[in-house]
Amino acid sequence: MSCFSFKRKEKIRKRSEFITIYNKGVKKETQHFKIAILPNNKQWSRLGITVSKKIGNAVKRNYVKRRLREYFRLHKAYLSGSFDIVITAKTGANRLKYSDICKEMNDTLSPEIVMQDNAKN
RNA sequence: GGAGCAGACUAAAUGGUCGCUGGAACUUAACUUUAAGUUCUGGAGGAAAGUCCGGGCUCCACAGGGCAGGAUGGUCGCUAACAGCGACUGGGGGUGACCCCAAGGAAAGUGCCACAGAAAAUAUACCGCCAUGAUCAGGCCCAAACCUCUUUAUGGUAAGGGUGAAAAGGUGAGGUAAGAGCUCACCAGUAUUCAGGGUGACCUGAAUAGCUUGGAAAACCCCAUCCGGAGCAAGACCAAAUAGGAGAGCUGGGUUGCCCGCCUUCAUGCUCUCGGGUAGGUCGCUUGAGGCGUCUGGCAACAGGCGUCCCAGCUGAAUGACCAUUGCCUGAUGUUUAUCAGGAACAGAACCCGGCUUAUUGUCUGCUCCAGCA
RNA sequence: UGGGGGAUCGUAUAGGGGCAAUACACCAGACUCUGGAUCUGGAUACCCAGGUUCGAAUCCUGGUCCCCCAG
Repeated sequence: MSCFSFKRKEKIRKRSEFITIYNKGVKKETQHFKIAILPNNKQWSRLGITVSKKIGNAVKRNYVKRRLREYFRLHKAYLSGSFDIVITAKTGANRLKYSDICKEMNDTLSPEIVMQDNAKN
């Protein structure tokens, strides 16, 4: 398996899993996103994305979701372990450029910060 | 050059790196349908949207009768069907190209027409006009009669009345006490009959009639035609953990708003049997009123024949992200070139089709009107 | 995705072809030493665009937004 792929099993698909990650995970907030992280006991990390109707129509919502998935696909190898990550987009996220998304996510999801958060827990 | 009308097409292209997903073939594991990999091949729209109509498909009884309810409304045709489309008729708008029309019935019935106005529809006549009777006053010297005038009763009369969105056919002549389609001429309109044309809506012409009938049916309603209900979260199958019930028959009950008719799923009671079912998964799920080309019939919508092709199938929901080059548009420098900056709309399949409506980028073709020049 | 309902002053509701009503809130005045209560007066609305009609909040058509149900 290539290290840049994104298969179906790496996707969070059930509403109950979303709720447990919201309730038990470590929550962070940036200018355009809310992020919840919870360590899991699988061999791989998983990603779930929530984009509400406030962002815009279906084209804009899909655009945000595709680019967040692309970021996760290219950067998940840097994570120091296996985590369930849920990203919620806030208003204005559809007007960001891809480089701005990378900058915001790197500030919050870099390995050192994630390690520190887990050490606290 | 400007303003506009109609129709058609389009929805930037190419390459690189990294990915997602359907199908086919092969390989390797487990082992009989799963996982991983390789190769080939396919992967959003003209509106996929709104869910406004119509069908297919599935289940309810292959779906039946009546009432209620709903839809449609010029004619002929097309279609699986339609509130759609095509051609034509009638009406309306525009100088014109052309566009728009829920376009049956108000002499079947019920109701409505605020305010204003005499009156808003069976003209029960308020003012006015006219006739007759009574009465007050005056005129001729007096009375009666007669004339003028005041008030009033009875009757006739729709010519006139600042209103109103809308006023009871219009103009002229005759006629009358005063008037009136009361009569006549012309004009407008309605109905019936006849002749001609057209499949038909209807058109053209002639005669006769009563002379005339307000608006509104997107008020109720009447007439004609059509409609059973729910919707792929329909429906079918496999089936953990947990909990103890679950199914069949009879009674009861249920079924679209109601009745008939029909049926035996839920609840209750009795009898018999041992499997039922949630999460989850699989199927339904993409070969179809299909696309493209060509020929024939038809004014056209469309239909038929032949050839050829297989062209998305997701489910917290794939169909992409980034980079480079070229092309397009806008602005600035500039005024052939060129450089820099910015932009590229509306918008994402969710069972599938036929339409309608709404949003929206660019181009082309044909036509109309206006202005200028030759 | 499918089905159903609604939109009227700042708020909650009436009105279903002819001047848009009521309650609370707001503003001004009166009463009071002042405030509250009370009384009087006022301002502020028919979601948007077409059509039918003499006339539309109401009837019809299209759109926008919100709510509910089914998982």
